[in-house]
Amino acid sequence: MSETIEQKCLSKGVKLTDQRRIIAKVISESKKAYGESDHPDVDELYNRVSKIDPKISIATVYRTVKLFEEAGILTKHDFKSGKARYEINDDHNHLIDIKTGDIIEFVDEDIEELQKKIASKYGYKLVDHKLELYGIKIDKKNE
Amino acid sequence: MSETIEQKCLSKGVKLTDQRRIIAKVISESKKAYGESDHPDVDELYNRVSKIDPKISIATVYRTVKLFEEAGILTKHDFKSGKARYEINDDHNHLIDIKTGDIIEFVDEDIEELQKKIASKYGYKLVDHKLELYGIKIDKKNE
DNA sequence: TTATTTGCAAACGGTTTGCCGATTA
DNA sequence: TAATCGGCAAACCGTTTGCAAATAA
Repeated sequence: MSETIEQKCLSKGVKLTDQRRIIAKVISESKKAYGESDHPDVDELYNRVSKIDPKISIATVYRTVKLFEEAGILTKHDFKSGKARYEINDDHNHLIDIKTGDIIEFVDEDIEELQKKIASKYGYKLVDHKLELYGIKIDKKNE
Repeated sequence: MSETIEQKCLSKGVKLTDQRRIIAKVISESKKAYGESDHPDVDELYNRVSKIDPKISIATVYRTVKLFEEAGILTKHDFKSGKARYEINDDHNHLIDIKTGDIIEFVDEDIEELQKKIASKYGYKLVDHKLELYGIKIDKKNE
């Protein structure tokens, strides 16, 4: 994560406001502060933002994440929950524990390669992809 | 597609009604009648069902596809449209044309293998997976 | 100053549900 | 017959939007 969200906004011409800075900060810190697999949905984002500035409305949070997504700064995920989750644009995939909801991030070069190959086989240039694995923990002794 | 949806209902103890039979029929035929890449959303399903029996309500369509999904007969997809699509449970992936919305189905053994390997690498047994590729057609001469 | 953004509350759209009469096994 | 289902309309819930006041550049 070389560049902050704020820096990306500047370079992409996205105007910064106090609200947007706070939302950007919360998203950036959601990894460090809550661990690797923290994927807050919009509502949870709003809760965290509210603790910093309770006057920010949820409409602003929605507008901001959408804006950041359109600017290519964030990526939207849906998983199997009905609620949207946003995270910093970074090419990784997700392994989701169907029992606990835990989310593990992973990258795999071989899969990336295969995906490109498949797309081109059908005459397409790959521009985006989504890979979600759902699994249950293999128990070692107890669980 | 060896077994019909009706047969699957019987073997899974799902009670059959006229409405469910019609909905099952429409889903089964959505491939043959409309071509390989026909993935009707619930609303479109309802439209087609209505032509056979206009008295069937959309609530019944929703209840039925959900029931079939829970019985493991259908699989739900969301793609990037906000509307749910259901299709017969069959392990394939999707390549979506981001310009036209065309959907191409594909299966790839190598990818399946890799996915299992990755899951087990993290201590998980793979129980489900979702792979969506989004691409644009490579133009050959014109388009 | 001028365009853009925000907060509020109302609207939206896909999906679910409570009620009760109708239908299935 | 006993249990389940289906139709209707209202509720639900995540998300979007119109408006007027506030703010960024």
